[in-house]
Amino acid sequence: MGHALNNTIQDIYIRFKKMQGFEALWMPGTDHAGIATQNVVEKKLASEGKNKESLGREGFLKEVWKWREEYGSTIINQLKRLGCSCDWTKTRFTMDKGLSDAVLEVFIRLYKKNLIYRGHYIINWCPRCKTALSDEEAQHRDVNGMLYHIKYPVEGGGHVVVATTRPETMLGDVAVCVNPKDKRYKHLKGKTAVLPILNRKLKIIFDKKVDPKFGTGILKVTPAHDPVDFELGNIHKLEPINMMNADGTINEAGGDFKGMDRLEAREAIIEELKERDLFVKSEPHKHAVGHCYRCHTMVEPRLSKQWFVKMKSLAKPALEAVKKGKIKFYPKRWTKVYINWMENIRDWCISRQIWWGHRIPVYYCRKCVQNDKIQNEEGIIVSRIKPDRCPHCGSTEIEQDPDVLDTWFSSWLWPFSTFGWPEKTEELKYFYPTNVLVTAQEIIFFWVARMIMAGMEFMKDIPFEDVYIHGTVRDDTGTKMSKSLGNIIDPIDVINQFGSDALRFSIISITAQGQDVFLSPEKFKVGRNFANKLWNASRFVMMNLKEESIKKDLCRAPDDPALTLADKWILSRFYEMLGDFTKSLTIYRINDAANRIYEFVWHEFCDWYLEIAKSTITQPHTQVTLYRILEKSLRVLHPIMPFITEDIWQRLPREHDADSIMITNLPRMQKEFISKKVDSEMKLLIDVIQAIRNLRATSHIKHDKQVDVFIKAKKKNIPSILNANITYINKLARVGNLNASTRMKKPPHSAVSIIDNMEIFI
RNA sequence: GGGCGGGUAGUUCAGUUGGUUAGAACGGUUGACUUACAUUCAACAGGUCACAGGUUCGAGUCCUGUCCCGCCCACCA
Repeated sequence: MGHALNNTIQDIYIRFKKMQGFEALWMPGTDHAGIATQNVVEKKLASEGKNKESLGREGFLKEVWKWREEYGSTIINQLKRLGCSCDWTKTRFTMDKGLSDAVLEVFIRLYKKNLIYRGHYIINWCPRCKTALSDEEAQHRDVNGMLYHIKYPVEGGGHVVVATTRPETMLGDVAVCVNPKDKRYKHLKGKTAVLPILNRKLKIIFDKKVDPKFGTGILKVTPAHDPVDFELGNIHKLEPINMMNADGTINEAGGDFKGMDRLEAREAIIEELKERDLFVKSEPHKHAVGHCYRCHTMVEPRLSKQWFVKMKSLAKPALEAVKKGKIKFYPKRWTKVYINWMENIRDWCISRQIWWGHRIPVYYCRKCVQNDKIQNEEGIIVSRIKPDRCPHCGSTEIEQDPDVLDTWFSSWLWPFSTFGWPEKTEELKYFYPTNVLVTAQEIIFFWVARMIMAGMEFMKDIPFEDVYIHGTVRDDTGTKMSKSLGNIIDPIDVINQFGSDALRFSIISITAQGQDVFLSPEKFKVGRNFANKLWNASRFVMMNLKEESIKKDLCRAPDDPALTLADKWILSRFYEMLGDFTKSLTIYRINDAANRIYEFVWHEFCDWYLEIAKSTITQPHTQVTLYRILEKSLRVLHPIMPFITEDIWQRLPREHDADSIMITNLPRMQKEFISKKVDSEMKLLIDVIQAIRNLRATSHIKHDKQVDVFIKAKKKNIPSILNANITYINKLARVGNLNASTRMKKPPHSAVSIIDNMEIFI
């Protein structure tokens, strides 16, 4: 449903801009969603009793492509069902040849600029997906964990107590650390602690990174499984010990715990510590733990050799572009979020240990790479194609890096790679930079920020001017909709039940700018009922329309003596609405635009004008006005409800050359129709009619009984306005005789209602 | 720890730069098959705008503080 909201917004703008005469291009496309897709295909294989290892890399990729052909069109089909007016001939996919070439080009350029490097660092590791993740892909959630206090014996007698949330990582401990200023532990200087169970000797080191106030003030140091510990390890020259396999099980470093899952090992270790009387206590401790954004498994910080992009220099121009206002966020508040992130940006881990994606264009010479330790870049060959020989030693034993790139490493090039970059194509010249990016807040870091960086780096220009951030779609309890939680509302189901237009209108009308959307199936009735109303109103107009009587030109209409007050009023209201509608869309207040035309069509056109029109339906002025207002309203509404407006429009008498409402223009603004005087006179009538209806209802007068009404007005012009339009009052309020004047006594046995400037008696 | 969003009718929310009587939808009550529409029409009831101060002729709106709810970011193990 998030996609439905997103795509509806995009389609509204594309249609709106097209109808304003612009050449608006909506290029549809999809990314290859590396980890997610690989997971799905692996699951599918598992259900067939196969696995990717037995198929081999090539065989597996064949399966993924097959899957993609079968199911990959789902998103595109949804777009079509929604009515999205994309240019389908330009559909792109991140694994297309052209886009893949762009990825290679970018990798090589950044590598040559020293902005891509390979390094041994603590990264976020998903034990289920068995791959590294970027910082953004590890989503932190508060977890009610435990802080465990454990005794570590000290050689020569005594012990220290360390505090940890992940006791299982003790299997990788290489030291114990205290703050040098902590007086409690001065005596530990020069001593050695002993790791329980494994009996590994642990150096006791001193570093001010340790907060004496936290826990016991003693930190166990696990350089291979914690970022701070890793730094400590570097500073104090400690050799890290990796105690975990790729799947999160304990490896041979863990002695008897080998083979256990990390969480299983945690329990087992605590048990063992208890038996040895080394367990002090555990206390509840709330802390944020990273979770894989694809499978929600708890990620493990893990020392690993990965490829990174240096971000600082890329971020600089991208930051400037936003600070200088070249790119604007709507709502504005996201600007700060963006700036804050960009100013604190960290290097981007781009290698993934999966098979589905763009394979890293790096080759290693086996001879130069000894013992898996690469010295001084020798043995690393970055190349578009596999080189025959190593340029250093001439060896032919060359193999490609097995990893693929982060999916976002292709997505961030989208605004220009889709137009054929690095070729200087006509399309690229014509359409870049683009105007607007519509997306959700969770995508700002993943995609928006990176697209801006890539645009500035490779195109030397912004990729888009406006970034519209819409809210998150939640269910009616406020929980984010997601497949894994099973609380999604499938847009296709809604379309089948209520129709595309109903879906589009409903979701737009309840989405205030940038606010989250709380959805329940009930809410789609708004749009359905509106479509129904519009349909019936149109049916009524068409039933009564005589084609020859609508040919009249309305251009000189503001002064046309044939037009009645009601005619002038609905025209005035229409153009006022048109102005508001256009303005709201321009400033990305889409729900205002939707609700404005809803209000106009339902409560002004249908409730009042149509009712009034019934009594003069055959007269030319009514015929023309009915037709014009309906036809123009359809065009205004078309960007939001393309299907029903097209259908009705096709049935109406034609006055345009266009074969479809899609290629007509929005009604031209004609301010001369907007009249305060007309509006206020009509409002007077409406107020009177409502007051009379109110009196009738509260006096329990049968609805079909005619009543006589007396009105005492405080202003001289009121009686004449009322008398001039007495037929409206007679019909809409079921009034027999109406007597209005500035002087009047309260008639006997009457009920009274007092409104602005008059008293009404019946 | 830092930041952001929100607290307005029974419910879900609008309320743009301060300006008459704070709006809508849904729900509720009452009445109506009024010749486009019961997926409808008419009418009614419902609010100390979280709380406390302040600025102002005037505050739902601006300022300060407090209390709740939600979200994001962050290497206190």
